Amino acid sequence: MLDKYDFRTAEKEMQKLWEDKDVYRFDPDSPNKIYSIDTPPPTVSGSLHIGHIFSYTQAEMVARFRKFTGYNVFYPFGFDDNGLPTERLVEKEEGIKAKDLPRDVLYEKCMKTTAKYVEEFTNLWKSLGFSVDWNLRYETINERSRRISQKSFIRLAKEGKAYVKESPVLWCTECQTSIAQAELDSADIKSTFNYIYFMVDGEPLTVATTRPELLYGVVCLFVNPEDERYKKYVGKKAVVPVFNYEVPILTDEIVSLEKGTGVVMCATYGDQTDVEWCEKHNLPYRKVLTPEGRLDESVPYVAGMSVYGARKELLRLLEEQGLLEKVEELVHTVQTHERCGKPIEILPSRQWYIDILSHRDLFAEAGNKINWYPTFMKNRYDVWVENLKWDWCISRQRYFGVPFPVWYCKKCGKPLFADESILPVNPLEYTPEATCECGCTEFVPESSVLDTWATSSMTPQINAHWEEPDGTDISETLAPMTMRTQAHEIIRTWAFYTIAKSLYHTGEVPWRDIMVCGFVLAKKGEKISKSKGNAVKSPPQLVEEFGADCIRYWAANTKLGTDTYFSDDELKIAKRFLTKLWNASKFTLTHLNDYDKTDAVELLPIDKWIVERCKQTMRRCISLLNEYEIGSARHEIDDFFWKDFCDYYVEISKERLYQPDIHGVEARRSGQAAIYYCLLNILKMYGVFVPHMTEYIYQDAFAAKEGVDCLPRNLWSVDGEDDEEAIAFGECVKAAISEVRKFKSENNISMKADVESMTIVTPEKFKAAFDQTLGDIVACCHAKEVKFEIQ
RNA sequence: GGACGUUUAGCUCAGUUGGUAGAGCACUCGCUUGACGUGCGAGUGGUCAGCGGUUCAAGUCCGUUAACGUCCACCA
Repeated sequence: MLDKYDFRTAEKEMQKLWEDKDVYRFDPDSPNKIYSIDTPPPTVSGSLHIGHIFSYTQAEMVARFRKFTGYNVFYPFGFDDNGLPTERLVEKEEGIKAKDLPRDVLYEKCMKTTAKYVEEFTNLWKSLGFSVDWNLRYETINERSRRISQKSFIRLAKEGKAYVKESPVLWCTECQTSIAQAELDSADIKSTFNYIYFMVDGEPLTVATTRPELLYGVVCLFVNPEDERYKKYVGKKAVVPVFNYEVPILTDEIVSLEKGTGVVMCATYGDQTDVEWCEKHNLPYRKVLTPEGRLDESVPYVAGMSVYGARKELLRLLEEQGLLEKVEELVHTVQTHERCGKPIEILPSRQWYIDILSHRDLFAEAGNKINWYPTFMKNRYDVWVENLKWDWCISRQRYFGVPFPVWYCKKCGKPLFADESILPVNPLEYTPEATCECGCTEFVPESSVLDTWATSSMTPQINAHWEEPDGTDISETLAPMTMRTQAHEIIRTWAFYTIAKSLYHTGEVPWRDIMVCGFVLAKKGEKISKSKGNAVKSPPQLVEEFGADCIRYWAANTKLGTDTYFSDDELKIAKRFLTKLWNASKFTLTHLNDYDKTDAVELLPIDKWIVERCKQTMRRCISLLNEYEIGSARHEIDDFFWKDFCDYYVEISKERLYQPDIHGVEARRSGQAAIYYCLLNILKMYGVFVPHMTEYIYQDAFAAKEGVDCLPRNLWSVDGEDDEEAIAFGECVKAAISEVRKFKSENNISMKADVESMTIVTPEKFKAAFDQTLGDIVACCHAKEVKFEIQ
């Protein structure tokens, strides 16, 4: 018998129950249709906040819903622990620099740190009652992930889709590694637009630049071929100020007539345009910057200086030599590295790439083959594909990651790929026995590691144990996965890369649906972040204080894809709901002690109404959840439960349930059948959102009677169509009761007070049903007399 | 600069195929109703951002303007 509900003990008990019964285990041999979920392995970054709960909980509810409707749910959980984010976390936590440590020491530290956070994350998800099959857990640094990631690389390289090339690459001088376009951020910074003189035939030609420190890298000047002002200079030589060497003056259509003076200097490399120009016009490379972000030793006057120091010094020199016309202040946007926020540079270096630019059409087409929820999120994918400018640079000059399974011939430099049978392999610790085509038998290992996205983009294959040597491959049953869930910020990375890899390896898209969640903001336009100090209580604190069901109920109050805010008020609503569910269940169950569901009963019209409304709610709920509309589904149930079931039906049927002596045993039994059906199905439906309390009540009152040991195994079942007639009759009864309530309220009298007489206006077709409901109405309204008026 | 999204009650938001504007919170008034006062009942409150169009009929469709948000681009 239900008494008091203590979520702190009950939630733990229910979690243990599910675990003991192994309820969420994926059964590869089950005949049921598979519903497989590719859920994001969170970056083990140490900052766990309400946003994680929000998006992961929404996905979890979808998993639960599918489980409840009979699917064989494949719901794994991964952790993205390799790569730069982990290294940076360890550097920060321990106050060290990764490059100063021996690799094995760093590796140990990273493994230790990730293990700590993986445990913390896992505990949180468990405390929220996630229906994850923890047997399917993976980490992107584990052996299988490394093997699959390396295999992917080798195959792409052999097919010519991955290549190594010495060329300009986006470079972070802070993290000292190459990065990919997808890892770029941007920031508005204050700077100066500097107008400086290049001398042409002894006459000054003014060039405006924001980067005077790159003067020594200038390889030519460009003007627009249509620019009348400068036609006479084309083909001549200009003298680079301060450094006094000559460069040609060339033309290019993309030079703007309005910007600066219309003359632009091309330096190696100020930006993407410089790179394009150098390729197009076959210009030489002049080294100016080092990978550390300092001026190269070969640069006169400013060698060894930082970018900003050199800029200052060169402006001073220009000024001193009378070569600086003017300086304008400006704010402009610079590209930064998303992980550290430092402006990026473009430096030539030898890197591995995956060719994505030549298959843009393929990716755009793939976007159309996937169902996007909400649909407008596809736009972000399309825009990203359209704007791709660089092939995907996948090599990182870092340490804690999946190594490149490749060596280079010491003599001719030709790459030697590891045989798939020895994967995963660390080339630094393994000496290949092979002979290069050139006859050489000595090889130099690649020391870079793979971009962390190169591995996490393989999650569908990692989950499927893609061609794993131990024979556990389930790609046949799993590909394509049913659904991918993720937040919108990583569409350009995780979603895009996963699609690209899947197309390259299988020719198919990786999943059928993609569900894109929104963010939790601290307030309008402000992301939650530790640095801003606007983070609310930590997720574990919130669970401890309010309980998992309470937080989950809050997380379900949303339209898919839209951002939301967090507030205590919202949690209060959730808390109140749980109290209501508890009390309603408690009341209902007091009338079911002697109820046997195998007894055949003919439902009275009003009982039929509530049962039909319950079925209708379930049908609507299924249809909404099929579309990933969690919020609307919850509101649909709320509406039925709180209004129709509690406020109307319970009040209507109460008297009959309490007084079988007066109203008859049969009439009571009909009511019992209705409340049994409704409460059970209310629990089933709310089981998606608040699994703990619903299971607790189910265990107390239903498990034995139903002969099904727990709620997740008591599947939803609703046949047929809505019974419009039965529902319309209920609406008619509600209207009659509502009028009486209104009358009493307007006259400030108690609902318990008698009314002398009431008249029900009804269409003829409901007259008979009303006759059967008369006792209920009389009791509920405390009416002494009921008259009818047929419409 | 381009794209996408948002704009509905004081606040947070629902409004499916065009057919008389909805919920929760807040507010007002009332009710010790044999589960729940964390409740129940009844109310107050909206030119659906502006303008123009299509239609018998527009919150809903089309065009346009504005504000806000986001993504992308610009970065000489």
